[in-house]
Amino acid sequence: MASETKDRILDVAERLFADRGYPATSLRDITAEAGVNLASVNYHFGAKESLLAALLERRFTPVNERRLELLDALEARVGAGRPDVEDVLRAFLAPPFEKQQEWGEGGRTFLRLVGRLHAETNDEHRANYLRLFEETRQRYTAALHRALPHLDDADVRWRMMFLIGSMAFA
Amino acid sequence: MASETKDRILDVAERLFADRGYPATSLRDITAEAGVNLASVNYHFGAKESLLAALLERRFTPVNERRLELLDALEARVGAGRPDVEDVLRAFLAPPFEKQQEWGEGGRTFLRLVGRLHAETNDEHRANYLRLFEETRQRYTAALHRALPHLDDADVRWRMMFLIGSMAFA
DNA sequence: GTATGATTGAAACGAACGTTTGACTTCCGG
DNA sequence: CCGGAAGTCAAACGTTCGTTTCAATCATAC
Repeated sequence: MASETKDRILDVAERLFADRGYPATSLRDITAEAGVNLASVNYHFGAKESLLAALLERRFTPVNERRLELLDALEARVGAGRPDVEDVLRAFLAPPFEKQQEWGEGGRTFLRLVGRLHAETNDEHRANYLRLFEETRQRYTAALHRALPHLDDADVRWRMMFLIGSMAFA
Repeated sequence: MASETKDRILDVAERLFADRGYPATSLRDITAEAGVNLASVNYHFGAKESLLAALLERRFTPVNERRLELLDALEARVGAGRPDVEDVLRAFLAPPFEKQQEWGEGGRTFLRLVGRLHAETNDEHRANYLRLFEETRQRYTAALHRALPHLDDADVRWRMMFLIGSMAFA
């Protein structure tokens, strides 16, 4: 169906969250600017936090699909051999920028939002936020392990986190 | 005098703002954890935003004093000659890390807070926030101008902003 | 056309927020 | 001692928040 109201809320919320931050943006700000009723947010999304989750999912799902696609291609290419670290990183970092370009203004807004969330998210929120990366994180952690077999688990995880952080900063 | 209450509020607020962010931290959170009365924040600081300002001033004043001190020494050393860019940058970037080490845990908390504010601050708040850097920014912008005479005003200002941003990220 | 489910609308809810108030302590110079 | 400033305290203020409610409207299938 792709409700007109639903998309307008997502677009406006994405922009306002990126501009003012999540806690500083009220549902009344969003609905007023989107020209929809206040209650429609809770009707379509359930709660403010679910709106944020839906918003992230809309953008991250295609990004992560592309990431897995590139990793599949890379692994098919190297077979049982050891993949090049740089190739793994490229496969991980390229998709957000591909999609940003494809999405135009909304893409830039989204990346700004991700950078902001990466700095301002609480530990509680971070859990739900990382849920979106479950499969991608596992696959890439394994790939990094194969590329850098001399590193232990904690080290690889740490470097993954740093990777995501750098992406968010840029 | 250095009121016990005042310092307890500053310390706890610094930590909570760094952990949860400014808008997500209530005065009730702060006063409860500091073991002081709710009204004491408004009594000692006037308002929540003034508490943030006082908190930043407490740390940034010595940092910026040290920055100017190092710049004075550098300019005295080169006289009328052209200063080395790297020396200017070092004089600007070193003091926060000096002070962080000197301050211990509180210093690390403070740097985390700065990084967070740099990402989440609104345009309105940023004006008051940059007020703390008035003199420092002017002096260093002038010094960068002398070090890199081929750059125009906008370029130097942009690089200064990037510099502060990088410091906040690390 | 009419019944039925999906969506919108205006209004209100309780909770949490920053701030203010005024009475009560604490402290100290005269 | 005492008087007044400085500080603390519990309570309340008005506002804004996310959320809920329920009637009104819309769309669609019969």
